[in-house]
Amino acid sequence: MRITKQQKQANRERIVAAASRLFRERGFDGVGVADLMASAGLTHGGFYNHFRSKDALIAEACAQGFGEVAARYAGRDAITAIEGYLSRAHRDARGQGCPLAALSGDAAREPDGARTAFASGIEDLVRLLAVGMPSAPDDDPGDRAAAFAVLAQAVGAVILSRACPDTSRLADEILDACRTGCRAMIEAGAAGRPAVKRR
Amino acid sequence: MRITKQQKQANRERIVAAASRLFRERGFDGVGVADLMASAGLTHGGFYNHFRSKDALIAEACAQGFGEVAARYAGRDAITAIEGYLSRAHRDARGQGCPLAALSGDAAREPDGARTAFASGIEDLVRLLAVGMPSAPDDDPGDRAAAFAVLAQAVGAVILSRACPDTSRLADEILDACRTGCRAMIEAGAAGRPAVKRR
DNA sequence: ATTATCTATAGATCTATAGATAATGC
DNA sequence: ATTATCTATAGATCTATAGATAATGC
Repeated sequence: MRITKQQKQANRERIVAAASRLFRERGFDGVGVADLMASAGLTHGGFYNHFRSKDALIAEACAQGFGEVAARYAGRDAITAIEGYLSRAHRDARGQGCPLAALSGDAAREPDGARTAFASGIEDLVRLLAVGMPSAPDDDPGDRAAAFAVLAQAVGAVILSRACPDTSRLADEILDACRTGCRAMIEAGAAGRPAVKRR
Repeated sequence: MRITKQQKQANRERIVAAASRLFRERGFDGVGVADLMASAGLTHGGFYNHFRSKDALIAEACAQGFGEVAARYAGRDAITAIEGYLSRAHRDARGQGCPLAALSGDAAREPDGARTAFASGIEDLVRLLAVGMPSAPDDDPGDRAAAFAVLAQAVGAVILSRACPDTSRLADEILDACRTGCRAMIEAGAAGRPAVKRR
């Protein structure tokens, strides 16, 4: 039952999309090749016509997840971006959320393919965040360092909030405290430089 | 080959100690019951004389890991604590390091036993950090919120740094930027309150 | 007699491959 | 003829349990 080249390409994309979501929801080890293929409407044997191995798909699914998230936050100023990132909605939608918050812990135990994708994702998001920072007129080079600090706090907050029991007060308290903390850092700059409005 | 009660207790402790280290190194799914028992010098069938299930051990091993780490940081002021937390040594010693950085991502997918242990661990560490903050003389209630912000940034920084390829420049850059960022937050307070020396 | 350990195994997974099938693309 | 899919399966896992063994604790 051979299909058209177009159909094959569409199948491949469905596999990556399913992987991107399921990995974020259940972790790399929590989803089998058979699960993925079933979720894409295929049987598991066909997987290896599209990918050399599960590891190869992992790298690709991560890259795609970072692309989605970068597109979502592109053009937002840092305050607005952080508002969304530290929302309960983001915390509770693992499958659509940032791969940094959903999979960084897993990625640390993966081979280099996935970790290279993560390094690119971190670079992309930190650049977006730095661009959205309220700099002094002559683009502050400290913005990149400040962006790392804000990104780490935001990622850490979502991860810690998700690690708490589902309805716990603590889970929300973490998000709220870090929303305030990130906002203060964005306004003041990580180095304690006084807040200056952009442009 | 029955053994003394003392010996049984010692065996149980060796299992928890092995689990606490191996889980942090490889994740909950990356270590089998047989691995754990072999690492404690026992055969895997004996496991169920000590624990009702692997999940029960997971909760106990996490609690023990948090105990270790809390003991390590107890009494340090916030700046010194963060200095150690964001060191390359901590990043590169997953098995002995903070469970929040090593296992929070995994914990989010575990049943409530593990997540309750994580909530307690977060509470303990945030309290330690708040006590170590340079408050105004009449203990600032904002310290708890600031401590969440600092903890989230520190945890996020170690997690992101570990997700990068092993020798990457980016991995070190994240630690360095967040060391500066955390220091600034500790000195200024998360709400932007001016720095005041303790006592 | 009780019980902590061991050996052995049941019953589910899991990744990856082999061979058959059938429609596209030459 | 090529190739994307399917079915089936090999070979490793994995958690948990059953039954045998042997030393403690009564």
